[in-house]
Amino acid sequence: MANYRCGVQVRLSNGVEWAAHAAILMAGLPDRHGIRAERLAVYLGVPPAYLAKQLQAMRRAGLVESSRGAQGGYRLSRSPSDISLWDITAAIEGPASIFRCTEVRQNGPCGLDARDCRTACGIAAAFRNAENTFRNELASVSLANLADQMLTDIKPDHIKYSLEWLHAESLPMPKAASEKTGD
Amino acid sequence: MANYRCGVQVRLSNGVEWAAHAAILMAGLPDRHGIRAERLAVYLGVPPAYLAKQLQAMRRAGLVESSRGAQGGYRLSRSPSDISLWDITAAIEGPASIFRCTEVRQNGPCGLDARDCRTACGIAAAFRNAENTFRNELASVSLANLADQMLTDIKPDHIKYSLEWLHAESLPMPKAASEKTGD
DNA sequence: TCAATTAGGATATTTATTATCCGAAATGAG
DNA sequence: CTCATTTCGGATAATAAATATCCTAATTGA
Repeated sequence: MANYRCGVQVRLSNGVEWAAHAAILMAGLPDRHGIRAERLAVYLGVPPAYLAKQLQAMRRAGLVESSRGAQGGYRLSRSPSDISLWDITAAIEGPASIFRCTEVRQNGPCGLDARDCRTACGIAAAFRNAENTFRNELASVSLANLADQMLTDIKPDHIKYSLEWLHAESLPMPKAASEKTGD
Repeated sequence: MANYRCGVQVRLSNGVEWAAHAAILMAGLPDRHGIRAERLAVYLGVPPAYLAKQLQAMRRAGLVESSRGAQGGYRLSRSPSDISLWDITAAIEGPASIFRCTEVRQNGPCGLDARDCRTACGIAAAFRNAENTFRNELASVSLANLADQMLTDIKPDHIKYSLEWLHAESLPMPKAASEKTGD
């Protein structure tokens, strides 16, 4: 009892996890092949309409390319070794930082004048620092790294089964809508 | 136009910022002196009832001591150099990690068996890693560091004014309720 | 021309955060 | 002892954000 929780939770949205898994799957497709959004959702067991949101966010960030219409689908727009976990996170979560300084030091009877608050207060600076290390750590992990690790972690026959499923769903994508510039 | 935002925001609650500011203020009180919660809220210009929540969370985490009743109040329970920004963050936000793995790899037609998921998947491991660096960075900043920096950043006459305000509000706290063990 | 598929937004639902309030317990002072 | 004061702990309301679904339009290959 007394299981009170005044403490607040801070989490990333699941969208980041889903987007990362989807990106790793696309890294496993044959060269220049894509896959339908709905098929990715089935493979991952997540709501199709919501995964589509994450795919659109990744497309706006330039991580994936899409083709509409029959035979349309998604594929990575860069090599898996050129896409980091930070790229995915930033695409889904946006550029906002974890800590938001509300300039408390300007409040109250002893509040500072805004002119004296050009430089960040120590608290904000420390959090900015910590966030940079967080970001750099994620930036050092690529989709290629993650795919490699997955191949060593999972049993060979399961890998074979999964790749067969994926490749059977893959679609040739000679050109992508996001790539075309009116030529 | 087209200022859509499908991207999601991730932030810490303001409680962390307020708690940190409150803790720095308490570090500026005379030795063995405390201050009423309501006075802290006035100084910081934040809602008293909500700051009280953060103070209670810090008390449960052992960072501050409180005394009830007339002449009651809060004071730090350790030296400012022994309390880190991570201590504050953990006290307010709780132990939950930023990234939450929902074991997507166990979903769908090619889902792994739970028995094969003893070790964390690469994505979860990478986030755990990044969070560790984030935490360590915050752990390296103490209240004493922050207070020192504040003293160098702020103009001397403003420091004087603020300390006078604080010291006028300070209360002697020979013993703290959280400290007493029934002796 | 038609069927299939993504794009973009509207919108509902659920969850988390922010904020306030009140009774109970504790304490120092008179 | 009694009383005014103040924190404690929880209940609960209000606001904001994340999660999820659906629909119409645009695009494309067959």
